[in-house]
Amino acid sequence: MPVTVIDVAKEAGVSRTTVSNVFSGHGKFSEDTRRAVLEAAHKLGYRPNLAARSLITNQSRLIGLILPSYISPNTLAGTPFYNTILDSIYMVLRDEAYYDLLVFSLPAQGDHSLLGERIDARNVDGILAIGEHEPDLLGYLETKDIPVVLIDNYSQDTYTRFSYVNSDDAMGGYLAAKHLIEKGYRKIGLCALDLNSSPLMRLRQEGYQRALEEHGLAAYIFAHNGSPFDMGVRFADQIYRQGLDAAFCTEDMLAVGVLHRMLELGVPVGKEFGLVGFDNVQITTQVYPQISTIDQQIYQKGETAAIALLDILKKTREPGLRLKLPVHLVARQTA
Amino acid sequence: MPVTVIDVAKEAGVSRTTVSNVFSGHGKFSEDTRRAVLEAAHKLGYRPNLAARSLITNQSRLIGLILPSYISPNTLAGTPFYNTILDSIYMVLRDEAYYDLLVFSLPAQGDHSLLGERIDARNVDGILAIGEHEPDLLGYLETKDIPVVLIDNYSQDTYTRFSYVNSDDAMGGYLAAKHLIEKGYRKIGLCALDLNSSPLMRLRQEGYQRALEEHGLAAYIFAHNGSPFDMGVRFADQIYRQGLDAAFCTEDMLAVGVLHRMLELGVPVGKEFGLVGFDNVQITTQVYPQISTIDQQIYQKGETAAIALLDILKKTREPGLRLKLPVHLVARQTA
DNA sequence: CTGAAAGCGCTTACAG
DNA sequence: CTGAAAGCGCTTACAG
Repeated sequence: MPVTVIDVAKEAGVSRTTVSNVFSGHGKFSEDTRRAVLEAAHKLGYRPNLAARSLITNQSRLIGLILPSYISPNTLAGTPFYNTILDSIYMVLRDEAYYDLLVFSLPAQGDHSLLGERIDARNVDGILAIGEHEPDLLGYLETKDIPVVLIDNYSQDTYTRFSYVNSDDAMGGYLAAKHLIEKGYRKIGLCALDLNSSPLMRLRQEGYQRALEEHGLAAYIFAHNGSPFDMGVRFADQIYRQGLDAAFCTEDMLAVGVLHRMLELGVPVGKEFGLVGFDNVQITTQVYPQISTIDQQIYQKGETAAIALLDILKKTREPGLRLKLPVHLVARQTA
Repeated sequence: MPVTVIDVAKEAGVSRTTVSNVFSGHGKFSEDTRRAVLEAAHKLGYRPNLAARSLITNQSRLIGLILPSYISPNTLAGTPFYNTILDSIYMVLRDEAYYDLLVFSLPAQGDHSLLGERIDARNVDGILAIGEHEPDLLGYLETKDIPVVLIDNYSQDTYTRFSYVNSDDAMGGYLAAKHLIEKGYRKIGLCALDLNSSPLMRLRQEGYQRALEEHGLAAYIFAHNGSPFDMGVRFADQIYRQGLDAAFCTEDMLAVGVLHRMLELGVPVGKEFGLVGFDNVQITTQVYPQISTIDQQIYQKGETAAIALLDILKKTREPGLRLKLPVHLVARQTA
């Protein structure tokens, strides 16, 4: 039998209303009463039951996290981007110390109404989502009136009520290509994954193309789906065969793959061959030579999103935010 | 107003007991009744409220995840080990499709009774914990009667009721050092973090020392606390100055740091200098040259732990498991 | 199979 | 400030 408000009330010699008031901070009570209640609670080892509270307040103090719909084994581990985002969200929540993170576990290719069910069933107070998602799911989310904050999602023209945190992806692509051009490279390939399905990757590509056009240079597109590092290795082979002198990769792990293969082929990356990635994940400074890349401040991105959600929850900020974080080039050893 | 069992019962023309029975699978009811209930539920958009259910069944269908107590910004992102573990846990839960993962958000240096409070408050059905934890917390966990499965924790002699999933760390250290010796290296340094606070690291060290002793070689210990990659870089400088010809790093990110710095110093790693890591995280195959390491099958480890917890929850397996996963050497380019 | 009833632990008006 | 009462949405005996 767990200790309940009734037990605490009895022990402290007050009503259970008072106990409830002390714990929630509502209503009025004297300092003496407060102390007596807290003491009794401590003595008995009282722990408020959040499920019971949730039932009546209709709040769960839970933030639901939705990972990209195409998540599969190895997505988390294979793309350091997610780790950093998770890290930042965890830190913000930790300091807020009142919302726990709920990671929905949903069957692989299940229909997306399942997620909707779980969101309702768990009664989460807000949603944090990363990446692109099925229109079904987003449409459903729109009918609920909990705040939704999306990271790296480009549906902002469709859903006005959601909040969006994005980076200036087009600018990033532009800066990357421009940097390579300024370094003297002329045959600059683009390496990308999911170019058809990801608006974000498309924007990075557009930036690249704009820079090339400004300088009258031809574009070389290498696009395919697959795991980032492995595809980077494969793209490198193609780039090498075609005699290009530089590559812009729309995500860092692709660049790590390209670098790996180029070194294996004996190509002096950073001299004869220029390479720029995108994201600025930690590994870019850990490989040798260090990879030049577009810093999109991943940690701040997650932080910004989590703080935005918390603010909306606290009603200190209106929903429907459109936040676009700046990017900048970090020139290191590969270009 | 949410749709409740009462509404569904009315719509389906049955009692709410029957509705409840259909959803929980308990009790008896005809196929026709079942269909009628499900149809009514679907029509009204009924979603069972888990908080209400939890209140009465005393089950939450929530698995609590406890990260290492020393977690800080960058721990997740800085140590790819966690990503893979998380990935595997997520996958197991996803296929089970009924337990969600709860990540507690706890204030930085808060006293650990807080975690206990949250565990009670959320009423999690089971706990998955990674790494070492304060005796306070473990002692508290022992008083609860929910299953606890620990990964990479060496308190198995103190707590009989917990289940443990570990790797053969001592063997790993032994295999790593032995491999370097067989390759002809003689002055083999050990690079480690947290040697004082982590039994796991100590075991890896012991294995290393045993191998050296067997061959009458001297040990060189480099131990310090800090972020793995950065410390690897610093250790490399010391190793270089002292003229050692090989290093065994008790975790891969340390080896990545050593490799990075050695390449910078122009040392041909894999020839004049031998290097072996521990963990077999993905990055060891992504850097160039690829790092030889001890594979501890991280993914399987997380999977094993999650499955064990689920089995104990389902009562198909007794708690108090002691699982020790094998390790093996993966020889690549650095030794 | 069904229905009325009790109760999980909590909060919220409301009358004092 | 306090206490009695109602109720959140659900499940679980229990008598039919």
